[in-house]
Amino acid sequence: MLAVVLQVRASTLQTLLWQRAREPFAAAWALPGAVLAPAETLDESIRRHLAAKVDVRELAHAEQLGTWSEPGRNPSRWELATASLGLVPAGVDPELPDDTAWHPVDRLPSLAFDHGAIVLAGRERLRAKLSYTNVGFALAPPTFTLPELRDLYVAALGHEVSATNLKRVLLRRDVLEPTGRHRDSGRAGGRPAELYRFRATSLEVTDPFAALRPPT
Amino acid sequence: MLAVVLQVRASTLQTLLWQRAREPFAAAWALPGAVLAPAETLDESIRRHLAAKVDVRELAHAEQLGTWSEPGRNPSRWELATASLGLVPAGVDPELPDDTAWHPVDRLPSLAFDHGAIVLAGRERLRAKLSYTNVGFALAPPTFTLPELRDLYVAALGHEVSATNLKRVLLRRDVLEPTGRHRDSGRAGGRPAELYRFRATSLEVTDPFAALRPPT
DNA sequence: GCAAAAGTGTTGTGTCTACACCCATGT
DNA sequence: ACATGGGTGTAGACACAACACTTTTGC
Repeated sequence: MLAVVLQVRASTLQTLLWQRAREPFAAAWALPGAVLAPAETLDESIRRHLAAKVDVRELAHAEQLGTWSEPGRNPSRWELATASLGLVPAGVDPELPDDTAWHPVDRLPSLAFDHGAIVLAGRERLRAKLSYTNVGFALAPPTFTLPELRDLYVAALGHEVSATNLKRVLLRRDVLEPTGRHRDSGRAGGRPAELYRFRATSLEVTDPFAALRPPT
Repeated sequence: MLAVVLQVRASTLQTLLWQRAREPFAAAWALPGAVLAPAETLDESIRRHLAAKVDVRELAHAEQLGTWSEPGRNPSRWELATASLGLVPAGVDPELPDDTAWHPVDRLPSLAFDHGAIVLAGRERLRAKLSYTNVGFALAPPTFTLPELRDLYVAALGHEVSATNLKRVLLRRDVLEPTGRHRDSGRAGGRPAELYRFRATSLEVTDPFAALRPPT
């Protein structure tokens, strides 16, 4: 049981890593993980483990990522790992134990085991779902302006996103709704931005695949 | 380790099931499965198991489906199962042991454990991938006419598909290529159909998600 | 007034569906 | 000839991206 926990921090997509104390891979960074307790669901396990040891209670969304089974993945013994992807909204800053820290996903150190590949799989899953679901809710704070949301998408997707078009896509799909309130403009002036929120706080597919859909 | 093996047979999407001899769920139908051998990959395991016991050597595609971890899924003892999805091209008709048979996915008997839900997850995965990848290659024989391919898509997707539009979608994406040969028209006459084949025989994403893509 | 920041209007392009029409064969 | 099955042409509906333009604020 491994957890890829992602959050946008300082305009960068980061993941939670833990520095190993023992061999194999002593002192290397690794994903947080646990052995599954008896009679426990994978989803329960990730939430229990993260809440207890890492004090991240704020997982806005979690889903299963996959199971890694390469025989050589652990040099000590044959071991499978099922990884979950967890998302923490921007702005939350949980207190972490000394051996645990956030690391930018696009400048990872060399990780223990096959954890590097697992983190990248998590990022790819997030990127794909940003474009056809409402997962954005799990990266964003409760309310936000469109430029703020745009910055979160830029950090997660790794390329420019136009606030204009992002707004239109998410409104057309009924993913966002305006709160009616505004954020005051800063020292530099500028028009006050409207505040939005996500309509739903659980995963919904908002853009079912376009091709070969059932006839009307 | 469980395997959801799907094939279009008699214009119907069917899955391979095995009738249990022992408790729990004696005499109930269940997915073929095996305990993972040491130092074995999940993908190797499904292929080894199916080749040895069920004589299905013709898996054109296999991928991981997910891991089921509900504590109550097996009444006897706590047990996880990782399921794979395997696809067999139409036309292949492997010889099966007496306790094994194909069953239409939309008229399944009541299955052992949570296997019913797992089969449906496999079907959903197939349906989704038919619309944005070239997975069709794993359902179709080496060459085929467009009406034949259309019938395979209809069976897998569960709704009408127009051969006209199917052709255009798959040609635009460079998934199909004409062989230059034709199939003779039947007794009833009619224009001879062109024979096509898939360009690739491994999974490719041919229609990356349309929204929020990187600027040119 | 002017710069800065946010938001709107408009146009163009690509992809898909629907449907009318045309083509090649057997009887 | 004509029924039958297969293939093509064309037009409409959307969704998205790009970019020019307008609005609202601070100084």
